[in-house]
Amino acid sequence: MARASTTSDAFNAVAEPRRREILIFLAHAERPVGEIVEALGVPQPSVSKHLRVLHDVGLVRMRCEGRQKLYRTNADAIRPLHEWAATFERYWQHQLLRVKERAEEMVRQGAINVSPAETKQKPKRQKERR
Amino acid sequence: MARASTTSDAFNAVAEPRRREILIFLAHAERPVGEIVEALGVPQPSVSKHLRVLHDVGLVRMRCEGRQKLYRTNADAIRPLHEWAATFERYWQHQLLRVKERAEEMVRQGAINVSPAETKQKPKRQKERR
DNA sequence: ACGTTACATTCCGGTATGGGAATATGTCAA
DNA sequence: TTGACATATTCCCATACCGGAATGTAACGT
Repeated sequence: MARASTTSDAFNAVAEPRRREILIFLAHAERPVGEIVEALGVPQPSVSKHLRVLHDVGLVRMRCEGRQKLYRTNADAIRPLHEWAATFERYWQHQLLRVKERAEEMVRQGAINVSPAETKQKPKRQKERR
Repeated sequence: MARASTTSDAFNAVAEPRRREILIFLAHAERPVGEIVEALGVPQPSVSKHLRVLHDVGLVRMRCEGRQKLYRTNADAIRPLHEWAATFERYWQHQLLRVKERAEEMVRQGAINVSPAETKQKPKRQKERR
């Protein structure tokens, strides 16, 4: 076997930088192909081919209107990616939390001035890690 | 040009399912190659090759101990992936809400008959030029 | 019907892949 | 040294890529 098809899942489809750009561009509004071509400065056939891949894995939705086709990012299809990456969140948040906690500790001990007035303890937001 | 190298960035490296499995497996503790082989049931040369790719893009760290090499996931290298995906977070958060709002809007404009009544003309869609 | 506009598809070529098998490297132990 | 163990590398091959150029297709305007 060789490398998996780009259309095999969102992970493979998103591996291509140009496709990520397209997804960002189509995230907030639907656009005809021509505008993507213009915005990204990529040849039209190339854009069409990328859109085909994205559409095959459900990362974009398409709607016909007259002779143009309006594409739009389907954010839901990106969720699996986000959730997979979030699996590792606790490993990097752990470090950040320690930095934050140390800073707070120093503030509490008056080693750092937060405001020139009295140091009121404000309720600290804490993210609950499952 | 062909498809980008798997070692070109984390996105490409992670496109391979087996490599994602390895990253998960190495997330919470460092392991020698042999344990990965045993845990995933993949031939040793294959695991070594995957580890090489992951190491090239910084997704894993390696430490020698005697004749075995201990690998562990470097979660920080996954953050860019997570952050890119998080760009779309707001879109899937509001997606259901928007469907509902659109439906309500259509009802308000009479494009949809909620109760059996007269048929009104439906508003034409207009393309807003940015 | 004809030409134009808006996309999609096909063909090509150079490159890189991942699996399997075989082999190389490196470290320990007797 | 010799051998056993732990990993890494190399070779082969079928597959699939992306870009560019050319071509196909469908919907308009006149």
